[in-house]
Amino acid sequence: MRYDASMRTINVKPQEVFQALADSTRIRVVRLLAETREEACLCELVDSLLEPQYKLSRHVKVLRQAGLLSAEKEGRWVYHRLVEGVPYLDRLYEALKALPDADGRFAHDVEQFRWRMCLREDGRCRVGIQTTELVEGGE
Amino acid sequence: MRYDASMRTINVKPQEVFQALADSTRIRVVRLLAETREEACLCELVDSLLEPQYKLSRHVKVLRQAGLLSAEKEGRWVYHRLVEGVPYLDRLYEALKALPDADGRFAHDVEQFRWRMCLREDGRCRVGIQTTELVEGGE
DNA sequence: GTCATACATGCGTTATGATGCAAGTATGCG
DNA sequence: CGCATACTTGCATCATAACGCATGTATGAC
Repeated sequence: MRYDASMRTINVKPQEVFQALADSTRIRVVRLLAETREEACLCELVDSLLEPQYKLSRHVKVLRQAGLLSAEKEGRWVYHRLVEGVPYLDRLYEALKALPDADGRFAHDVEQFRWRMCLREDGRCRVGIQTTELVEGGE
Repeated sequence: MRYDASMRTINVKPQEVFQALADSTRIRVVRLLAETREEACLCELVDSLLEPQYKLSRHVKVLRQAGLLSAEKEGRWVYHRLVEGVPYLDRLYEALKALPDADGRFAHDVEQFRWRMCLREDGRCRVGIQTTELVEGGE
């Protein structure tokens, strides 16, 4: 089963793409996937960004509808990855990777993600959310 | 007198940049300036995009506060140009130039702008808004 | 000074979107 | 079947922002 948004890319209006990135949480998701060139299931994103699961679920949906992400269901897990090969999207990812990281928050996200990836077996996630308390600093 | 936003660029949050582009009118402005590599005063933008003056004035202000535009006052005219030299901004402009133009609206904006530039004298705008009726199609 | 003009903005209305909570769906295990 | 789990979503609340109208500010011509 595949929720593929790449087919929609041609129908997405430009402002919808930028609107999808007009949120710090969604930027963190796309930036993480652009930097690591990985796919990630929702619980991995939760443990990486330390944000509530329902929140990330909705943000990922917005990114999918904007044509930025595609999602593939695999058992109970849903893997999300960047839609690649679309010229203006690929350039957007380059812009994201060139963003400054003044507070080191993005570096922390990547670090959390790398750690979380160690829990995979045969390259697949076999566990759920590991973080119980979501310690959050303000925006 | 110079309203320069390039100094602010380092303090602008990433989501503020994308939020600034999360509007079709503002995308048209930045895209026009990115494509033509020109500077433009407000009345030239009005005649190019065929949008109300107060509307473009506010949108340009948003773009300035987001660090995308700088503005220089020259008599009664205010010239706006892209802030260049910032890595992630330059990549954003590349993404904008790679955007599809399904309805040809952007091509029309550029055409209007080229025509409007012919009214300049010595490279400077010497007239005001030329368009009396703002015929607009829906979004 | 008066007047025209290029641009900016305060205000009220309306629309959109982010969030938390709680409930719902779907898959796998025994 | 029941149960746990990975993920989704309906609803209410709250904040933000786009818009049109009208007015205000600043500069230049006379």
